[in-house]
Amino acid sequence: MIRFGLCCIFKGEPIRFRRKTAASLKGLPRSRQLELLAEICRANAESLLSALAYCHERGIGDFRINSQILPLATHPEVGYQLRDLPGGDEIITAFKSCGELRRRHGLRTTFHPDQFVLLNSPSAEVTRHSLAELGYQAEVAELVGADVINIHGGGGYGDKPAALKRLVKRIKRLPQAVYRRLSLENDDRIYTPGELLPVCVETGVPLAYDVHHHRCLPDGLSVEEVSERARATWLEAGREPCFHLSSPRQGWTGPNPRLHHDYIQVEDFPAYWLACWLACRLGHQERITVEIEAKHKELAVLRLMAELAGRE
DNA sequence: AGCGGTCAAGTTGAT
DNA sequence: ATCAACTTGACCGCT
Repeated sequence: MIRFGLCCIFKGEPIRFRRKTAASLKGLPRSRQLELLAEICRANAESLLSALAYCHERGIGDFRINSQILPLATHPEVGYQLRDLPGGDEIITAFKSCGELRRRHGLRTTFHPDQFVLLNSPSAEVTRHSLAELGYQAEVAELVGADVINIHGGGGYGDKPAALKRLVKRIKRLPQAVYRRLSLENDDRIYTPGELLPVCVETGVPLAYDVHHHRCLPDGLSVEEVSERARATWLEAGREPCFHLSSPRQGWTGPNPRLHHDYIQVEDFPAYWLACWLACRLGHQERITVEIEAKHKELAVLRLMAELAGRE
């Protein structure tokens, strides 16, 4: 069975996540900063509960949680811990309630730290920040029961083999709370599935296979082969596979196929995934998550689900 | 009240 | 040398 995933936000539904800018907090006394941040965290916990309830109602089995759910948590000047916020205990309880709803409905939740989180940077400073950010996301993941923290391979730094060695070394030293949730995703500019799979095998961290990125940055491996090898990395770790799908905004022959379309063109959905999972050829037990990266968000997920259901 | 420029962070490659 | 792209709007200071 395929579990479809919605990424971070909504297009049509009035469910919104709030944010805060560091600049707007800088001049304020610490206590006022914490008050404002607490209000946003509280509101975001509420929105997350609504998001999960919506997903459950509509048969969307997976929700990717925005990294900014606790805005500025690891910011060097205005950063904070949940328990330091006024009403912090209530906020923690609210996130735990999200976790209960998630578990009750069998939903999956994931995190995707953004581009600043780099485990292979030659800079100690960048690495330190990245580890702090991963630690923070693992804490929230713990509260809501999220089982994936997915990052890219990182930069190439002019020497990809050396960069991948650093990646392996740093992965092996990660705290358990991060490590057991981590996955690596092939990107559309630097690291292909073929380059990341050996890292995955060596570290036990699975490959979050993004087929759109693979089509933008091919490596000679077929979609079928990468799907199988990526699937194996997840099963080896005792985890449910998580793949990504999007369609190019202006088509595959347009000026920049990397840009995401509003919706998924159903022909971009790999036939192999359909054959294996939608048709349950591998058995009814096995599930795989396909997170849909499309600008129209839940509308795109629902449309794709309807179109694929019509094809069975 | 509404507008539009800006938002913590890194890296790359197109222009 | 600058800038958009990355998951993508939301926020905030100005009028």
